Amino acid sequence: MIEYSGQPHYLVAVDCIVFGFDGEHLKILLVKRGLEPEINKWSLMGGFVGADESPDDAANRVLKKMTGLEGVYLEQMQIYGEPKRDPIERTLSVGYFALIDIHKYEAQLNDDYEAEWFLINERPKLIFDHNQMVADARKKLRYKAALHPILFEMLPKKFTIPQLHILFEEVNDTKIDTRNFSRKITSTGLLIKLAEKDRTGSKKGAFYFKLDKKKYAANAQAFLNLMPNLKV
Amino acid sequence: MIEYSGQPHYLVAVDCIVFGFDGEHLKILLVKRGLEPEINKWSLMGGFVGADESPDDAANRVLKKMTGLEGVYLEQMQIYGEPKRDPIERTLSVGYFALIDIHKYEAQLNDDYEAEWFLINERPKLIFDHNQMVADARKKLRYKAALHPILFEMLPKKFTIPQLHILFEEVNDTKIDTRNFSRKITSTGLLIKLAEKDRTGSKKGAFYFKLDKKKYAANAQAFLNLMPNLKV
DNA sequence: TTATTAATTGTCAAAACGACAATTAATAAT
DNA sequence: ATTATTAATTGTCGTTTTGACAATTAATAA
Repeated sequence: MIEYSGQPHYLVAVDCIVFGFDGEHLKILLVKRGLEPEINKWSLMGGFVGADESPDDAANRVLKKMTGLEGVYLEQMQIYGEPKRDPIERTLSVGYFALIDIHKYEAQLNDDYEAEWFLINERPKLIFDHNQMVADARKKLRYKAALHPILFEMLPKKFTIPQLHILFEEVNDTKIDTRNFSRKITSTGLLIKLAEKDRTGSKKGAFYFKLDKKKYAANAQAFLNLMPNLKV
Repeated sequence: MIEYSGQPHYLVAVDCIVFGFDGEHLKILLVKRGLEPEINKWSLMGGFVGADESPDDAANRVLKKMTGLEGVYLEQMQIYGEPKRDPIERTLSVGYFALIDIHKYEAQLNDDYEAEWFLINERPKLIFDHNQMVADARKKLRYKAALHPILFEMLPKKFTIPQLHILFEEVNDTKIDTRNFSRKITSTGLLIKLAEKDRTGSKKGAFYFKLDKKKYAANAQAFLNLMPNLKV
């Protein structure tokens, strides 16, 4: 029997930065850690990679268990593997960021942990290197969203341009001209205008749009230049 | 003593896709694997992550050992973690892609393995999921190079626009108009024109350029739109 | 009926893009 | 010495994209 003799073995975990949007601000979903060390401290949603699953599988499993959602947008970010990052035992963690429709989230599915949404800028200190993970995830979200139409993943099926506009501003932490934004976003050809209007936000009301799934699938990997002044 | 009881432990490795450019074509550096299983089959440069190093450290160590180079451009790609990807024992591998100046590479530093450059399109079949890794790396290289000035990393300190031009065409597998290319690349402001000319390629000779290190450092993370027809 | 408010459509000058032509600086051939 | 040749470089120009800003529209509230 061949084997890799003498090499050290490690625990491998996944940690998910779960982003949501409440209509005004970007939020992340945190949990109170259920095991020692650092029990009851706020942390990212995570778990160990089981023997019969890939890290991607593990991340999906964790998300399903903690949010009740399946098939959410999930993207591998990077691996965190400093030898001392976990004080108990060497554990490498694969960081993922997830985008979910905050309204689909089912609160408190499980008694094993407490989960709570925090404004991205008002989150508590997290355990280990999770603070760094959140910072990295935010950066990557911004980067990705500037080029690819992924922010839709945080909105309901039907959404308005103004909603999308606020979300873009929130993610990029900048002001975007309303008029140019709506022209640019509609010119992607990814949106289908619906007859119905959302009247909660204004007197005139804003038309609902939905994604053109077909075009979305085809263009998900395409470059779109969705942010103004992207170039140097 | 706290511990994470009952969780499985795995081997963690790194694998590097090393890209080089010989002036005409994109190449990758492969090695004949030195251990069972699949001994003497071609594979990527890799190694296990040691107890006192991060995956990034490990990748740099492997590269140093096998190419003699330090401080090369190295970027984490993704983790490969299918349970059965290594037939002997579960091993997760962090994939990296590296860009090196092929002329700096010192051949056969070590007798423990054989290393050889292959044209990217004429490479042999590789072990395990290494073929997939190469495909992913190529895609990522193309993606990254379209937006960030990283291809310089594969050229000597002094290089000409035509050299850079061929490299861009090679990476993107497309023809780019010579005239528009040279205007676009110089307009980035990242290049410093030297007095000297390279006369090997033509009668007129092409001016050498070097990188403006300062501007390069400042703009490395900036978007540059270096490829024509990038948008949909 | 009018004021108000937010959504939407319009305008326009400047910049970027990309297809293509002309010029230039050298060497090789006559 | 002159000319042909070759590849590098600089130019041209109509089209498209960008982004700053104004005007209009569709509703509700006063």
